[in-house]
Amino acid sequence: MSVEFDRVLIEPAYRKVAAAIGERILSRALREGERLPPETELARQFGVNRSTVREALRELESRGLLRRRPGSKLMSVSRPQHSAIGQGVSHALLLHDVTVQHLWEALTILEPPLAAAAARARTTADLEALGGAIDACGAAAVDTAATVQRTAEVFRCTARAAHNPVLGLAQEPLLQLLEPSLRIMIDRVPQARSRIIAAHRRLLEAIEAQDEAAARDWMARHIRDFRRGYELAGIDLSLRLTA
Amino acid sequence: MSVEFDRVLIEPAYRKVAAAIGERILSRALREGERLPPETELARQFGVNRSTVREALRELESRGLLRRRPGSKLMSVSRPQHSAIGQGVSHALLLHDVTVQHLWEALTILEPPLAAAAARARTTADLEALGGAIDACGAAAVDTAATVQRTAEVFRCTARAAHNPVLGLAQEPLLQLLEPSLRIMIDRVPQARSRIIAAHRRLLEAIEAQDEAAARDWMARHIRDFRRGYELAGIDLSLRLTA
DNA sequence: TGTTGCCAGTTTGTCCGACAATCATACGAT
DNA sequence: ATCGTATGATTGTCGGACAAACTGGCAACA
Repeated sequence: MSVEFDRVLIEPAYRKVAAAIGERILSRALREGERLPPETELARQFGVNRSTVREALRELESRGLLRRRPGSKLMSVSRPQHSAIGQGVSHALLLHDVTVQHLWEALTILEPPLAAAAARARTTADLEALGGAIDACGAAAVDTAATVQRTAEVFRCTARAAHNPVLGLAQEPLLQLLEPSLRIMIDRVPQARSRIIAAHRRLLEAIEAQDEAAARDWMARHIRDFRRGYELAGIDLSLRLTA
Repeated sequence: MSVEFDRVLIEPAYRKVAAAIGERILSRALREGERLPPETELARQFGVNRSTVREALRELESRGLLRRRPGSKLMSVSRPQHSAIGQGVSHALLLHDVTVQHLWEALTILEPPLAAAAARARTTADLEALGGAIDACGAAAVDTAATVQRTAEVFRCTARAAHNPVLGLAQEPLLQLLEPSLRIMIDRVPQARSRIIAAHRRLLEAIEAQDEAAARDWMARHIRDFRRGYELAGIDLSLRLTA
């Protein structure tokens, strides 16, 4: 009866070029750090105009697959940085009407097991980095922006100690979303600062002792504390997050 | 002594244009679905060449902030689709040497609480969608690719039932990474298919009954089963994932 | 009435050619 | 050894061009 055809897909050349280069990077035929030929050469190889190549490069650049190393004109292959990926995801979440409640729930689920994994897998180098981050956070004193930044850094160090890039990358957008509201909270709730530092220290102790249960527990308390802070600060948890 | 200067940053025009439009979208000054002016008009407004505008558009397009609705030439504002974001993240993870073990660990952490949240927050509509996805998975019969696709869809429905976009988006890259290796596993381990279906049914029952503990538990078993399947299939868990 | 064909205007995809600014390199001067 | 300069390569940006695809309207036609 009803003869149905699929939409015939016409892919513009710039997307085909981007796909071709991207495929080479994903398959590791182009290795990290390797430099791409100049645009004119790429245009010659693909048989398209330089403008078309440039559009393709912009796409790969924004996916983090290519970047220009400082002080070099040629593009080089790179593995996407956590911060860039996290920014993409957090922007997406902002547009999907994420609330403080959503974010907090995700942190509650993700962070305690992540702390436990860190306690299990940490090396002494990880320990040192984490200790440094915690000290830096304490040293931020009254500078709220710095405190928040460095608290996020403590979480990042914890994830690094867990040696699981999946968890580390899953966490990144949460940290980026957390920052603005956390700044407000700390400004309004003076005691929050010291509670955060205290939680960090306990966490470090547990991770150092490779005590998974304790690490999980202190991280859980830490996250619960965030929620209490939000409530004390009078922040509506069902409010949409903003950039 | 050592006078240090920060690197002076020169931003090319195409990135400034992209940032300007992106900022408008993020701040919701441009609402979803709204159509962007034509490229020539944008070029006029920004005072740059159309080629420059196009490079900026490619960047926003690949971030999922803009897209062309089928059968329309003008770009329109869109919220990034989960699949697109997930693809970006999973590509990043592939380049960061993620192993099956890493992926499985992340699933172990994320999925059971997500199932519990679904049991708590599900509506009857969610239930219906989940039931449909599970039936579809069962109906895939011997078609491995379809089975895997539809298993992922069951997870997506579960996340949707949890009504937390953060969790849904965090899960997406994991599902995309899972597919290739899961296909291999199911092909090698015949009994895996029926175990998966059985787990789905138990999960649905628990979510329907709003039994959080049971939902968490069955999901945990489901994920554990994956691991057993990998071991039976002789897949080395410390092997790097590939596209 | 509803389909088809045609026309003009708009917009994108792609191309070409051009040029200033920046970077790498080598070479020569101090 | 440091500096200045010349040279060539490469990017960022520009202007203009044109075919293809889509839009909307209007006329022809069954």
